[in-house]
Amino acid sequence: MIIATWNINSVKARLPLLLDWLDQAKPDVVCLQEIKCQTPDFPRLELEALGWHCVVQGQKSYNGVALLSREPATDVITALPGDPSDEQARYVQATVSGLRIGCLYLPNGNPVGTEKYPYKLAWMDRLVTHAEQLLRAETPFVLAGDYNICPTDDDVYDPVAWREDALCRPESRAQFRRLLNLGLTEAFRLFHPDEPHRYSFWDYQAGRWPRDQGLRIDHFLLSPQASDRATACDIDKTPRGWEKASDHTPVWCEISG
DNA sequence: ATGGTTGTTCCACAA
Repeated sequence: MIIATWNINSVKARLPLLLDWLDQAKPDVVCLQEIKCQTPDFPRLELEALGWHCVVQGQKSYNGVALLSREPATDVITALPGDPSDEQARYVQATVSGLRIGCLYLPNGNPVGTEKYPYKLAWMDRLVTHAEQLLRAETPFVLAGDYNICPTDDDVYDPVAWREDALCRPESRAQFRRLLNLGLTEAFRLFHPDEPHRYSFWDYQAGRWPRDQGLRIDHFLLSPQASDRATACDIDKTPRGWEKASDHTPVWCEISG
C-alpha cells in the first residue's frame, strides 16, 4: 500500500497535475494539503469518476485538507481534537484497509513574534495529545502531511539564514521531537539515514528550485505497528519541475500487508 | 544585502 502526501497549493489550479501524477505514481492513498477551496468546491466528481473516495475538509481561501483513497474510508474525523474554537481546516483522519491515516497541515507559524507562532506550538501540543490517544489503541497509524518543520539543519539549504524562522526554531524542533519521543518513527530518515539536503519544498522566489535550495518539511510519522510494516519512503521530485507546479512535491511511503 | 512567485481575494495576505 502506497500512501502519499502532497501540499498542492490550490486543488483547482493544480487539478491537471494532480490527475497526471495519480495516473503515473498510482498511490493507494493521497493526503492533500492547501486545497484552498471550500468543501463543496472540491473536484469530488472528477476524482470519484476515476475511482477515488474523498474525505474533504475545506475552507475559503486558505488551508484545507483532503484524503483520497482507492478503498473506502471509514471512522472519519475532520478536525484535530483539543480546541473546538479552532476554525482552520488543517486535519482529516480516516481508516483505509485497516490502517488509520491522519492528513495534517501544520501551521506555518511565521512571522515569529505574532500570534501565529504560539498558535503553531499549541497546535503541536494538540497533535502530541492526539498521537498519545492513537497509540493507546495499539493499531497501526500514519500521520502524514506538511509539518512546516525542518527536523534538523540537514533538512535546510541554508541553516544559518533560517535559524530564527518558525520552521527551524528550537521550540518548533522540540515539539517535533516530542512526537518522535512518543515512539513514532520518521519514515524518510528510517530509509535514508545518511542523505542530507533532500528536500520536499522549494520556494517559488529567487530561483530556489533550479538551484536546489529547499527545505524538507513534508513528513510521515509512523506508529510502531506501522513502522514494522514500512518497506520504503521517498520524495518524488518530478512534479516540482512541471509547468504550473506546486512549491511542494509529493512524498510517499509504502506499508506492506 | 538582495533576491522577487504564486494563489486567492479584494483593494492585501499567506506561504
